[in-house]
Amino acid sequence: MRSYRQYCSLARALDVIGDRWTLLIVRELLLRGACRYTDLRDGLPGIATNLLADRLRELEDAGLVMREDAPPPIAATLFRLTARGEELESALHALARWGIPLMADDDAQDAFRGHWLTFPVDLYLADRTPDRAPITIELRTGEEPMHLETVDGAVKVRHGSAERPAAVLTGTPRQVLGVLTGMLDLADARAGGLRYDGEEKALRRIQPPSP
Amino acid sequence: MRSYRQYCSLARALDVIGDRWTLLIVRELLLRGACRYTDLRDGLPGIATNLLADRLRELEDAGLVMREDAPPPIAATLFRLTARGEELESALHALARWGIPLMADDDAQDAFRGHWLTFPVDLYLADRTPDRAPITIELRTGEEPMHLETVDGAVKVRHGSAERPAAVLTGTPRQVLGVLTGMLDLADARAGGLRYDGEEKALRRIQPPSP
DNA sequence: CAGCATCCGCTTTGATACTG
DNA sequence: CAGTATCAAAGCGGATGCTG
Repeated sequence: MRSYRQYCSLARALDVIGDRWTLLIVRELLLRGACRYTDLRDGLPGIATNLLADRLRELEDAGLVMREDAPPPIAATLFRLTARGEELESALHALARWGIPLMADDDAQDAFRGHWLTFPVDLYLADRTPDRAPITIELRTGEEPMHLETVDGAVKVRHGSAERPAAVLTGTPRQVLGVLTGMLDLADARAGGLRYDGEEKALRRIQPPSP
Repeated sequence: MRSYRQYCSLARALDVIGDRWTLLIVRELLLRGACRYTDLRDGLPGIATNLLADRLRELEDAGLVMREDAPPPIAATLFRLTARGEELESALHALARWGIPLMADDDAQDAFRGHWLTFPVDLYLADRTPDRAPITIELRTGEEPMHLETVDGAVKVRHGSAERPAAVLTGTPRQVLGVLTGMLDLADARAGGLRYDGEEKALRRIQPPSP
């Protein structure tokens, strides 16, 4: 990226991470840890492969990403965030939090990966009754199932099915996320095709307080 | 900007504010409040005027900026952040904080405006002895003078000269900021041409604790 | 198959000039 | 003051090809 040539800490930050796709690559590495090239490409639907290669080199030059060889059985290069790269976490969280309301508008064309739920869930949901026994909620949004877990007052996203879920939500990503965050009313979502099996109080337990 | 077409809150945020120059326009409006077009252009050295016009229209369409007519005596349009635009403050702070270490490398070519110091000062400096009488430090970095003020344990940037400054720093932006943040040693900075008039303890009072 | 590099058409940006 | 208009240069997207 061409530098802004301004002696300002925000402009300097954008000189490094302001390029198209750069912060989304950091997102993938933050959410999934060390990744192979092909894992990154899969987590970044729409990126041109030459751009991914370019950005990874730039991130390496800037000291945000390091490349390492995977342990012997696997013949692959792994890309991993450096400590300086991980320091971007709070900035990514702030941006992702700001973006949550933008998830309300639907766009069926948009790509989706289950681990992307991590931001809205971590940043927006909370266990309102942390003293009670923990619960899990299973989410089925098309590809592999995910589930939520209450941990110490927070709500976490995990891969795979839940063992004894208090509820199971099946529908489009927007329906499922909409119902979880309260952006979408459960009755409306059901009318739109969402399937909710289980107790409704499980949902209310983790929803943010209504404004 | 072309959308990333990903159902992810970070990607959605970047769809809105990921374009080149966009966040710097938000910076200007955050730091200076409502601005005229020409004020913005002055605070964004390097921007092409057609791009500024384009971005302002996009920001208006996205609901982050509103345009209003200044009160009668002045014949001018003012651009102001909406509430939704102001919600970007914490994201800007996080990015600007991440960028502070990047201010250590020098580049004499870079443009500078005094109010850009607000980020590093607000986010990095603090009054270590808030119970003592407040002090001011004057900064002269080329154009108009600025000064720092201790307020309730924080350090604030103000325009104009100080009345009875505990110290006056005169030098390049990087020298002055480097000495304030401790990135640059006072003796080294003096050797490089910085002029420091006043008590050194004023400096130590607001510097961050050394790591 | 993993990890790129090349080519090409299209879009965005930058620099400058001009206008109500 | 607050923009348009114009045009060259840079960046991006998509397809494809290459190499260990």
